[in-house]
Amino acid sequence: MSKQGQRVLVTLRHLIISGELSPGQRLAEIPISERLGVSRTPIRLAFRALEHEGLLHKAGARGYMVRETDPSEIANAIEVRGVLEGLASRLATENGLGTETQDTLEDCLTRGDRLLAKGYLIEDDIDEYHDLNVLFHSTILAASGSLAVEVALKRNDNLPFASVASVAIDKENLEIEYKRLSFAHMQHRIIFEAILSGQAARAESVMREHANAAIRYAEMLGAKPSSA
Amino acid sequence: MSKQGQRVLVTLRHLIISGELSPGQRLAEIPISERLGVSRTPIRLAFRALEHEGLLHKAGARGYMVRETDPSEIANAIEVRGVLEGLASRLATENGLGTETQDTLEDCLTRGDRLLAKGYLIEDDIDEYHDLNVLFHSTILAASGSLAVEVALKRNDNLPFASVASVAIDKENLEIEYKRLSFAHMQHRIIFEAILSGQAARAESVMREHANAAIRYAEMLGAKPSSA
DNA sequence: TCTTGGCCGATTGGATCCAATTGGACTTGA
DNA sequence: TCAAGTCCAATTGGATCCAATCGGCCAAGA
Repeated sequence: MSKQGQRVLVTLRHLIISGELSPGQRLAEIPISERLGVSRTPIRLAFRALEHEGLLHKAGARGYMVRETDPSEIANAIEVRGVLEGLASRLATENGLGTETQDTLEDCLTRGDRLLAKGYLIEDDIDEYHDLNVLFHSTILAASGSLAVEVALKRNDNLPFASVASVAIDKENLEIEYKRLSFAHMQHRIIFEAILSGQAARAESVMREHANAAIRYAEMLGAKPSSA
Repeated sequence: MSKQGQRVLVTLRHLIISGELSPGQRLAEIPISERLGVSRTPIRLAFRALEHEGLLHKAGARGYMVRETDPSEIANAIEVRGVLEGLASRLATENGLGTETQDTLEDCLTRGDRLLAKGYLIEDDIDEYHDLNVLFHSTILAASGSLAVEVALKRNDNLPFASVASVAIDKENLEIEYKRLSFAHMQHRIIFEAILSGQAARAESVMREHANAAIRYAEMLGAKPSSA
């Protein structure tokens, strides 16, 4: 895809996720194209793409609406992510890890150890953890070698709390975040060990539970979730 | 989406799945638009959509390629179906069934009983079973109340393998089909009973295993799989 | 003969134009 | 005053036009 088309897509995605385009709001092609200073063509393509991502849906016969995220649907999406990533972990276990994959995962674990070793978190640590978290999960997905899992998971990537990218739950309360990430990191360790030692069922079930790391654990630990 | 755009998308999907456009083949917009008798615009949209569905992927900087499908992806797609429908069964159990849903499922079971009671199958029975099978599964999916599961399953169905449609594997050998459908039907019974009596884990695991009914059981029973 | 550079054709992305469809508003009649 | 039918404006889908870019081919020089 071209640079401009990519820019339009990224911008719209941001406008939706940030809430600047409010849920339920109807989007017409012409106003948006004027707002972004392009013609209708890249907007039409972006709307279709965002529909596939689940951020927009058709508003009757004419136009698109920004998806309103029902909290119960977020819970469902988290369940879906759990079973799919669990399956990916099992498949990865059955396939075995290549040495490169293994190195990448070990590196993620080491970086996590370093972050948590000091006994507390600073704000930058959240971003660092976010990066290694995304890398850890995408590496396992790749190791599963399953296009089917990948395609099924892709739709969750932009949903608040249901995507791997939803790490930061409550940046205000770094103490709670420390507890939560420590636990999530321990799950990463277990998953890695299970995959390495061929314990497919264990890898699957821990990864499935791990999908709750983002929001439920935060609530259990007393954080007040804010979606950004 | 419009009628024509829809037609183009369906046609291309069919051309890819049927293998008429061979895996690895590069697709340019102009030849395809001429072949289907439309302009480039709907083709461009369809290419993007098919990329999201996993049927096409970008061929370098220019154009798209038909995805080449590893046979192991069929097994993966079945696994994905298993975990997703299993999840749907668990959610349905947790939500409980409405009386109407319960009636529909019972009706499916009764129809299946009738088909199998005579101890053998005739060719029309296959279609009848196919219909009730689709109804049974879609009813449970609806009862799960999870849009996320529904969307993920729909994507799985569009992959070039393993949709529910491939239930009828070997119409030639009705004896093997009788065994296969008898077993699958028994699984339906168990799933229904588990959901009714609130045994969520049981419903989930039996449904997950049941995903193998389409292909593996047929192979185990000695049918020769026909790829259609 | 092999490599490198430039040119030309092919193909895609973006803009604009045209047609078709829909939704709403206005009018008219009961 | 309300309902129904018709007409108009707005918006979307499809086609075509233009520009930018990529790749391949050919020639020239080392």
